[in-house]
Amino acid sequence: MSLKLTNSFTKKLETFKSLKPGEVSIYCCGVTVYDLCHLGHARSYIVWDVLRRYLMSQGYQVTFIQNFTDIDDKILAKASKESSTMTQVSEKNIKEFHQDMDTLGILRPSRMPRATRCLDGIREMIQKLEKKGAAYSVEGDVYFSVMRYSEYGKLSGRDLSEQQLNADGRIDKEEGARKQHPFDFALWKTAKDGEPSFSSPWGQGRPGWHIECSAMVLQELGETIDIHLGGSDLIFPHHENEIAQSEVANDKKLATYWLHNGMVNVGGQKMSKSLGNFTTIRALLKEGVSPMTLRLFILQAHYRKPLDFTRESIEAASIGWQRLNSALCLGLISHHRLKWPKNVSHEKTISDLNARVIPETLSKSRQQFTDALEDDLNTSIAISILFDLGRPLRSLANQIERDISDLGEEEKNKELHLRWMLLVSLANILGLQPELPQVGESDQGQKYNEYEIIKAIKERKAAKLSRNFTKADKIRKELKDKGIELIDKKDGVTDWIRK
RNA sequence: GGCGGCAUGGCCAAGCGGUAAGGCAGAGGAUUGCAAAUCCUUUAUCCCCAGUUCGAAUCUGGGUGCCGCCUCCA
Repeated sequence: MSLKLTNSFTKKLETFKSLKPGEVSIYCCGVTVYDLCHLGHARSYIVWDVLRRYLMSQGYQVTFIQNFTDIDDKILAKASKESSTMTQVSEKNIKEFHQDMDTLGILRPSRMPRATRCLDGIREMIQKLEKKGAAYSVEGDVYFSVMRYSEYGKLSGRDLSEQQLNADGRIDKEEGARKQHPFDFALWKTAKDGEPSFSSPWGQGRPGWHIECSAMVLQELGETIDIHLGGSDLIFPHHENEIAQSEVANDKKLATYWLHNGMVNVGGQKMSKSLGNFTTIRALLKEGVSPMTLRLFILQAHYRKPLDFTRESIEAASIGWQRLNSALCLGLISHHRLKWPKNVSHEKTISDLNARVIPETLSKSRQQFTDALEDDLNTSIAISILFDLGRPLRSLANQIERDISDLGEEEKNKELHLRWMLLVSLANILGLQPELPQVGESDQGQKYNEYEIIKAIKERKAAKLSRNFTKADKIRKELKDKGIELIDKKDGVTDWIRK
């Protein structure tokens, strides 16, 4: 295989080669746990989930570390607002985070370190930096001295001498006075009255934001890792500072590849908490947008480009997903009818497929799919191949629906089965899992119960038989108004589905 | 002011020098009492100008517009 990735460090498309054969170490910047995640977070973690799934599909042993920043001004602010504690706020939001990510089908990281649990490593690294003369303390604060690191700015392409003129009044004056250089950043902050704090050689305080990632990478993965991930908004200063800290402390390159995802935009502007233009994952799911719709929406764009969020584009993704999903569900719903082996599990389907010889047309699709992902994760192309693969399957699903008995020759049926297995297998690399339709199943706490629906369907059938279509349509309409859609099948049976 | 990115049909979005993927929407047709679903067919010369080239959406130069980062941020 030859996976090519755009390395933000070199700004070039590079062929991926791991440090250790067959193993990949990945660190991904996680969230500050002070609130629910929004669509922007979803994009980041969905995209990196695909990278991980792809590497796994190629047989790599992937160690994926993602942190939780569980100490921060915003968490403290939230705690004070809710009259709770920092720990309560972060614990709650960690739980919420897991719930959202699990729903979106994002694989759990191998380990998820938290800032408050890595204090030893953090303190050690700061001390190391002090010893090397790259850090200095002022009244209980400790700062990293950017002038002591000649390569500072190499990730973001910033030149210290040109930048310092343009602080533009954005730097806190008090802090600015303590710093030797405007770009120096806090490694350790002295505690303010009443704030949670931790002991250190510099007094009670807490770590600066950037240092936790450096300490965690070292602790969890070592001095140099294969891939470092994050949103493009983290390039400066966060990742720049991480590089400075780690590389000065360890005298080793921090990461071979740096990958950054583009932002989710709203009306051309970045979705963010501070602008207030965000939509949480939770809110979208609550509205009935399916998790896989969100995945499809996000993966239809290239991960490095900005992606505009609109109701229309979510709606388009939703309909697209329904169609793709009907192909994905075919073997789960109709295996009996098609005389296909019963699907035991996704894993089984995928391993079964790998053991088979597949026809040339299908292996070509598989190759195109892989080529697309290897070309800097071109999920957009990958998805177009899924749609192509799914087309004949949807057609078949429709034939079954209409009970057209002729299923064609055995050869053809065999090809369709393999096609379906391939579709399931490739979709799985994008994390797109079939969502079985909830036909006829009552959800929790429905206002209109199943008995009434069935009764109405019977009435409508009687009306249809007596050719009283006005009445039949009236019943359809009444049910529709209550969110129940009727689907007439060829054999005279009427299915229903809650919308 | 510095650094970086983007501009493709009604909308979203691929494309990385060889004559415009895919999704949604629209149109026509098949099927259908209606509805839904499905199938087939169909819709662009790529922000502007100049250049390089046999050939450019793709490269170069110059515009115009939009965005990100430089403060917390996926």
